[in-house]
Amino acid sequence: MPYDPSAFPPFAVTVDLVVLTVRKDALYALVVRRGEPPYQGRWALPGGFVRGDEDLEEAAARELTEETGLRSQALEDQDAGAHLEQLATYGAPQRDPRMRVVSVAYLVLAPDLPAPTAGGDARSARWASTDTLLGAGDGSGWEVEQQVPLAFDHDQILRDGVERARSKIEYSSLATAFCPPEFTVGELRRVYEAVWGVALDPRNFHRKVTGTPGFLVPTGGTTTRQGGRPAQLFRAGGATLLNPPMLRPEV
Amino acid sequence: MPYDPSAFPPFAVTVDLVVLTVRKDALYALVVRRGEPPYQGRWALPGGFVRGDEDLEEAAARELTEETGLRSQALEDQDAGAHLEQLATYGAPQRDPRMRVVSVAYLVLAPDLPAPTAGGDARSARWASTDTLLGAGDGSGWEVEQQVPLAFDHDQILRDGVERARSKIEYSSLATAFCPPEFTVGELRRVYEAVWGVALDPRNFHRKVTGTPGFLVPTGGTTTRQGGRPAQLFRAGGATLLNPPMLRPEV
DNA sequence: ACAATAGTGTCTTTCAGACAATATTTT
DNA sequence: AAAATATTGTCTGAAAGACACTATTGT
Repeated sequence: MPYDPSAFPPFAVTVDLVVLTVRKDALYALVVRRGEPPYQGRWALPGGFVRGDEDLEEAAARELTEETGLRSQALEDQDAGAHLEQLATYGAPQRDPRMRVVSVAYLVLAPDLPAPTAGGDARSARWASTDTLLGAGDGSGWEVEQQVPLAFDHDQILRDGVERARSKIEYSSLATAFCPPEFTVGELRRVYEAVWGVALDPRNFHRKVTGTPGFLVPTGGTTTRQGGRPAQLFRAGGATLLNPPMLRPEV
Repeated sequence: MPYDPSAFPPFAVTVDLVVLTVRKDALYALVVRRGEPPYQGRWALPGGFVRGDEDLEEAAARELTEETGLRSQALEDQDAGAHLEQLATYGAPQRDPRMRVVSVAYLVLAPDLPAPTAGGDARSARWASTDTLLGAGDGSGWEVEQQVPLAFDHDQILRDGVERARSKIEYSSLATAFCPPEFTVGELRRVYEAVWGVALDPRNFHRKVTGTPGFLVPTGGTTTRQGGRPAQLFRAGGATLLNPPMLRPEV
C-alpha cells in the first residue's frame, strides 16, 4: 500500500488522563461528570482533543492544568509538579459512537490535596477511590454510590493506569510522586501500602529505602504530623531506578 | 472546551512496527527502504495507515503479515506466531512534513529465520543490527554501511522498542518469543546475552530458568545442533511472570 | 585426546521477611 | 502511664554470583 497521505481515513485524536493520588490510605482517581451525550451524566476520565499544532504530551499537560490546576513535571524536571507519562493508546473503531476517535492515555501521579476542579471546563469533578470505580467492592455492599461504570472504555484505561502505577513503583522511585516535596519514611510506606493494598513491615521497609543509595536524601528536619516519635524528613534522591527492586509481596 | 466532534482537527493515524529478532548473537530489527519522498531511499520501520474500520492492533497485525509474512499471536494466544504488543504513540506536530500524523508503534518479537520481504509492498526489506542502526558502533568503524539515520522519528521509536524488550525479558518469559517452539537452555541464554549485550554464567542461568516452576517445560527430546553434549529441548511453560526476576547484571 | 557444550553441586554474600527491643513523641 | 509511631538490631531462609567438577557429544 503506497503511502498516500491524501487518501487517509479521518481520525480525531484525544488525550485522556488517569490522574492518581493517595488519600485516606487508598488510591484515588480524578473523574469528571459528562455534561452531554453520549454517556451524559456518567463519570469519565478528564481529557480532550489534541490541537492541530501541539504535541501529545503538551496536550496532556494542558488538559491537566485546565481540569485540575496542576502543573506537570513532564519527564526529567525535578520538583514542582506531578509526574506525567504516556500510558497507552486506545482506538477500537466503535469506542466513541459518534466517530472514529483514537485516544492517547496519559498517567499522572500527584500528591494529595489539589482540590479538584481548580479551574476549567469540568463542571463537576471529584476524586473517587479506584476500588469503587472499578467495582472491586468487597461484597459488603456499603459502597453504594458509583456502581455505574465509567463512560466509553475508560474502565479499561483506568485499570491499565492503576496496574502501571502498581508495577512501576516496584523498580523505580515513582512512589515519591505521590508524596509532598518533603516526606517521612512512614508516609512513603503508606503510599506503597495504599497503591498495592497490602501491609508492609515498617522496620524492613525503613531499612530497605534508607539503605538504597541515592533514593532518599535527608533534609535535616523532622516532623511529628503523624503522631508518635518525630520522624526524619526526606526528599526524593536522584536515583530513579530501584535496584534491587522492592517486590510486591505474595501476588 | 466542549466536546465537539464536528470541529476536531484532522489527523492521520498510522502504525509503525519494531520487529526484533535474534541472529548471529545480536539483536536485529526489520527495516524497509522508502520508495518515495519524504526520506526517499532511507531506511524506515515498516508500517502504514490504520483503516477506517479496524482496531489498532488489527492494523499492526495486518501490516506485519503484509510486510513479513509473519502471523502475530496477539496477547494470550499460545503457539504459532510472533509476540505483538503496543509500544508507544508518537505525535509531534512536524514528525511527518506532509501532514499531521500520529503513529502508534507496536513491538514484535520473532524467532530467527523468517526471510524478510515475504510478501507485500515493501520492495526492499532487510534485517539490520540494532547496534548499527542506532549508531552504537564501537568506534572501530568497520560497520561502514548504514550510518544514515532512520527516516522520521523512527530512531527514537526503535530505541524505545529495544529498551522495552531489554527490560521486559527481565521479569517475564518474553525471551522465549525469540526462540523457535522448541529450544534448549543454551539457546535461551544466548537470547538474553544478545538482547542485553552481556555474558551470563551458563551454570547459574541453567539453575535459574529450570528452577522457576512453570517457566520451561521439557519436551523429552534432545538436540545437538549447538555441538557438544546433547541438550534437553524445552517449550515455554504457562508462567508468563518471572518471580523473582532475572536482573540485568551491572548496569 | 581434545574441544565444545550441557548439567550438577558447593560456597559465599546479599537481601527479604519475621520479630525483639529501644527511642521519642502525644494523650 | 499508655498508646502511637520511628528506628536499630538480630536471626533465618532464599537466591545470586563465583566457580570446581562431571557428562556427552563431535573432530
